[in-house]
Amino acid sequence: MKDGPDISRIGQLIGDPARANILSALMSGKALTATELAQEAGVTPQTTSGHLAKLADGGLVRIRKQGRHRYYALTDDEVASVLESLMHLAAMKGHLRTRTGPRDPALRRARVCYDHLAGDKGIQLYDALIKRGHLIETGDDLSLSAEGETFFSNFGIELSSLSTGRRPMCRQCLDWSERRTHLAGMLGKAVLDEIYLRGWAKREPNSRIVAFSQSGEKQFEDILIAGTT
Amino acid sequence: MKDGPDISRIGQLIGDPARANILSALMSGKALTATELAQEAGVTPQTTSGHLAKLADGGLVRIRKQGRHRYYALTDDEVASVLESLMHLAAMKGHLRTRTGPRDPALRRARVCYDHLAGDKGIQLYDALIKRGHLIETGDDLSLSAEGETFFSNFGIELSSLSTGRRPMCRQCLDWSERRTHLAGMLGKAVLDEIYLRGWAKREPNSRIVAFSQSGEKQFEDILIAGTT
DNA sequence: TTCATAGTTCGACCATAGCCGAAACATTGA
DNA sequence: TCAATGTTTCGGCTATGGTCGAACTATGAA
Repeated sequence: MKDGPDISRIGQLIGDPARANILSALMSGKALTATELAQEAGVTPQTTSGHLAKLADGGLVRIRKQGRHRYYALTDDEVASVLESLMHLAAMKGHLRTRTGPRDPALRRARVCYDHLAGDKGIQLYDALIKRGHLIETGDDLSLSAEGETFFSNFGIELSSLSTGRRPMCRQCLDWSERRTHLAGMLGKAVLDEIYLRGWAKREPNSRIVAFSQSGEKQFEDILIAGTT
Repeated sequence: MKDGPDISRIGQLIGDPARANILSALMSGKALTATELAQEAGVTPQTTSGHLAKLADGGLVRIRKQGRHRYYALTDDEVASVLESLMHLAAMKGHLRTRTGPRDPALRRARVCYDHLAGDKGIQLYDALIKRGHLIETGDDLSLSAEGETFFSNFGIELSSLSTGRRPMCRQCLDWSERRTHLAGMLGKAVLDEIYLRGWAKREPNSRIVAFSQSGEKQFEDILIAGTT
């Protein structure tokens, strides 16, 4: 039998922050590509590739090839269930030290997640939109209300141009640094583009950090509070 | 909230083989001293001390002082339950690579566990005794049959002298390298003493390795097969 | 008090493995 | 076929952390 410390193999897999972030992202049940996971985990695609190989080797994730993408998902719901119980345990006992991910704290404040805004700022945005009733959560789906349409139109986003293609307009996306959802989808991308366009923030080169200027951050927050442009 | 990758903290704790062995040993529900855990994990007491501190810091084990000993146990049954599910998961997915413990392979063959024989040889002994009906398993308890008494008497063990004190005569003990039980308790100690006395094996200095001589190993196995001395 | 033993802390060594840059590989679309 | 993009492999750097020897502390026994 000899399954002695095989438990440590699993622990080791979960023990790395980058891999834990990957697994957390996959806890949504959705299958994600390696690149998306790389963004979410805060490491480069090469590194993610290695992590995913190890996770697959350990039987925690499974790969599904589809076109030129390779989608990764948790192997089955038993894996998800174990992760769930681990998270619960961590939440119970874990009021000791907050771990930082593999990258610096600026990433927690604001960063790109694929092509939309994540981190603290991303969550502020999402929460405000929900609170104002601009976005409606129905289960795991997300839809835009009439007020929301007005708001985004005034903000400078041409909604009609977003409805092309099969990518959904709004989508929830799990945030690893905060374990909350932020806004993804075409709309999420459009918002971030507009933020760049207005000069409120710019992308730090060679990094996922979104650096807000002082005035940009203020205007961003003003809009969230006012709920209107 | 920010319990982001706190899951990785737990994983990291479980991810080290020595700590996994410690946790496995504690899965019996019994509280064990640091020294006993060191023996079972295959590392020195200093190292074990550090591991236990980390496990306690992570909320996985709790300490109970009693006299000059400090007994360690799992914090609660939720921890045990999570470990249990992890073990199950590992058993399902884990037919890929067998991990070695922190020490060399000779430890797997034969070693002292506290004061009795563990490792491959310890399991051979235990299995043979059960198979011959010399030992009777009743649930988690272990008792000696009439044939067993004869067998051990002939082997040179004075059973009457073992029944003193509050230490049980026979006890099951979990073996980390094989994840099986071997014989502990006063009887376990007596057997190992007799093995030394007969010159079948001797204790490697500064190590837990029990080194059998070639003829000693043969005689040991002969006895197991014959079921009599 | 003095001794012995359980347990911890400290310091240094070393191996594992995460990380990224560069480049190779694969797959699709033109 | 070529070009573009997603993905993996390789090589080298670095840091985290597991390990042990030795010294220190604490507790109980003589």
